[in-house]
Amino acid sequence: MRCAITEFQQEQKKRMRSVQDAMDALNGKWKIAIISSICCYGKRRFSDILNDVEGVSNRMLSKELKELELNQLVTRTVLATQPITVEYELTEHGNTLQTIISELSGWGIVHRKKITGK
Amino acid sequence: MRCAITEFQQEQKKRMRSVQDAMDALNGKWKIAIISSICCYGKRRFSDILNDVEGVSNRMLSKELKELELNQLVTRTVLATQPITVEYELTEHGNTLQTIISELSGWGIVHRKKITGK
DNA sequence: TTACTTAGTTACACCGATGTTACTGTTATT
DNA sequence: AATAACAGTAACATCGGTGTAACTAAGTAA
Repeated sequence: MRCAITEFQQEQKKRMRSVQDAMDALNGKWKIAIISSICCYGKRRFSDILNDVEGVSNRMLSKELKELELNQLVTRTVLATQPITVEYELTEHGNTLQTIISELSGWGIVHRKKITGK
Repeated sequence: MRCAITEFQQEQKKRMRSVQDAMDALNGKWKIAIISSICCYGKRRFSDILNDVEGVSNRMLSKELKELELNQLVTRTVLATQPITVEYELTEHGNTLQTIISELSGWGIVHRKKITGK
């Protein structure tokens, strides 16, 4: 019986770890907004995202995009325009986030109603 | 056409807000682990959760539980035992998080494989 | 009488995430 | 010659989330 409990707790730990992995990838004040911006347009330039995501600074945008790239959620492509422009696009893996984001959005709406009544 | 874009952007903003509402409710280093602990056992006492959630301090546990209670995700019941014990339980609303958490866990597993290869 | 348990609270410190401002380098425009 | 656009980078300040340690209060056991 003790063995069963331990096994159960280990399953639990794995679950926790994987949830944490997901949350880590999404962590950062602007990540989800950035992903949504790119997602909506397919491809999106740095300055476009800067406009889309209300309140973000170029510093933070640059930082968050780098992290998203590290996590293989977006790709970065430099275009030989003048002046140079940079296009960001969701990877296939990044696109799988859409389900999660939709679920979060749906739950968020219900939650807001619960809490504020609106 | 300009009108259409504005409408679209407003939809986008609403989506962002509701995702943020959801994230806010889940934010905090220990919240998901705490929810999982309570969820697994149905009801769970303060000191039990303290043991379940590896690394959490009583200060943080108390704080996070308060926030979860404010967000109507858990209920707090004082039992007239000696010494007093306190039982925490997920609300119906709190239980609706299970879907989200499962999705996050599932995505996290895939994501970890992508990044680390394991 | 002292120590222990439960469920917290209080005071203090720290660090990392974020914000602000200014700057780079290249090219085109005025 | 000076300015603007693009995609950032660098230096500095700040603030909130988190950690640590000690403490409370009531009752029980040694």
